[in-house]
Amino acid sequence: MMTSGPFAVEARHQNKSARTRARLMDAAVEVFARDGFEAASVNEIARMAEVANGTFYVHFKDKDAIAANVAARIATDIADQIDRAMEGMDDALDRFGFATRQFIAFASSQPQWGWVIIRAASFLPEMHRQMETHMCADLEMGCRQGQISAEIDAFLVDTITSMVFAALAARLRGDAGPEAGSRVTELVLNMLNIPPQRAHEVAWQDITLKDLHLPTQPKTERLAH
Amino acid sequence: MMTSGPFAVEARHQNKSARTRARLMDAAVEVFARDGFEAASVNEIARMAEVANGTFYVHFKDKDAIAANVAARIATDIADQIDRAMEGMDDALDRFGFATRQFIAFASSQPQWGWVIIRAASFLPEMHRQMETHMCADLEMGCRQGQISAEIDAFLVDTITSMVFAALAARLRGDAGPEAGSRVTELVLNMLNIPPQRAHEVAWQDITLKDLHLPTQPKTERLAH
DNA sequence: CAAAAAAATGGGAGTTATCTCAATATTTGT
DNA sequence: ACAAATATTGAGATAACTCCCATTTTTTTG
Repeated sequence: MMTSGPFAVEARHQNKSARTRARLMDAAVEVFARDGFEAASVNEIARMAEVANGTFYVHFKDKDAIAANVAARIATDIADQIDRAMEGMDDALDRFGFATRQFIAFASSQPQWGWVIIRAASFLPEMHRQMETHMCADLEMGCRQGQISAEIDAFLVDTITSMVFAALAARLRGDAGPEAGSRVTELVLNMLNIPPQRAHEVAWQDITLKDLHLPTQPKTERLAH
Repeated sequence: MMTSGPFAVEARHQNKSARTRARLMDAAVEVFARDGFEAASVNEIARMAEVANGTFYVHFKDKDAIAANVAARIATDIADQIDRAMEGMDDALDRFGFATRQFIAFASSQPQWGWVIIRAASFLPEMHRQMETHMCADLEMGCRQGQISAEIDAFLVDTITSMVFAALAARLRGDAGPEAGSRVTELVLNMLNIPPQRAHEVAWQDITLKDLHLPTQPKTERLAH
């Protein structure tokens, strides 16, 4: 008996090549989350995916290739879904608060994805930057709307990102409860000199966190060899 | 010709064992800073220290042992010196601002130490925690002095630490200039709802950054073999 | 200065990794 | 059902690493 990860479930009805590739990606998530990118080995990923080690190289050039692939998939998956969930929202601060809270809620409900995101921060700076750019949009909208007086530059965006990531890490370690998203949102808004009352309202208002799509299916039987 | 690191210079007049140990620690700093803790190998450290690989094991049990040693030395060295430099200061916010700015200035003037600190954040959480505890003292003093109204808890301290570390990382990468310390200080104080005017004053006031003691001496001749 | 103590050496056994490739198994198209 | 196309396999060449330890070199001491 073995569990199928999200990628494998998604590829269920594609051809064998795609299915094996997906198994490898799920295994990679598991290993990266557990051991970190540097400590992870191709051998271990193949073992976890229950394929021969040579099979790995049919699908990916090396560890970096699969890491980049996995990280990109996770990042765009989450970003797209958050974007879609916010489609109606106009207020920049509401958007920022929603995105932050939804991001932390989702990444901590899928701890393996969450850990990959945290670990990717140092190993795959591109992913980090992608999330920054994404967040930038709402903050700059806040400037145009006159709600944010601070100037949004790279340093500020970097600081905010590191706060959000720190909150996610605390949540994943178990050091913070489900309120982590709201707390960090309020702190960021305070930092930007939003009136405390408004910051508190944005950060703690009831929102319906969407159940982000993650096509996990329970189990799949499989005979050993 | 080879350069002697800070530890080697400090151990200059001790016995051979201590000197070799110090060489290994300097080499370890160099390798950890360049490659990260996980990617670093005992072989590479020994090679960098110009000693046989077996010599390493005379002085340290394994890579983790030297890493813990180096990190502890760096952390206490910096913390002690900042403490000493602040001996006269009474105002909690001034103390916080000074410590933060001095920390970033020093760690970025010694980039190898700076990188070790950054990388140690994930590999040696103890070091991270040590710095948090240290900072806590000033923040709680700020509460008692009535300057900080927010409640200081683990989540808040963790957030502040991650902001300071992010600023240091940006400085080390070259993405931020010498103003990084002041900027992050002001952001933290804003986050704590200190009146913006006061926050700005604390963060940007002229201070004489002490030249923290780092007994680096330029070079030492040495014949090959 | 010679003997004893301390430190350093480097070869080697054992482990784990990466990546390739000829052989084998599976899937697909007709 | 059969051949061609695709995909998987696992042994093996190569390399790097960890840690040990018998030997050699250096330092200390009487």
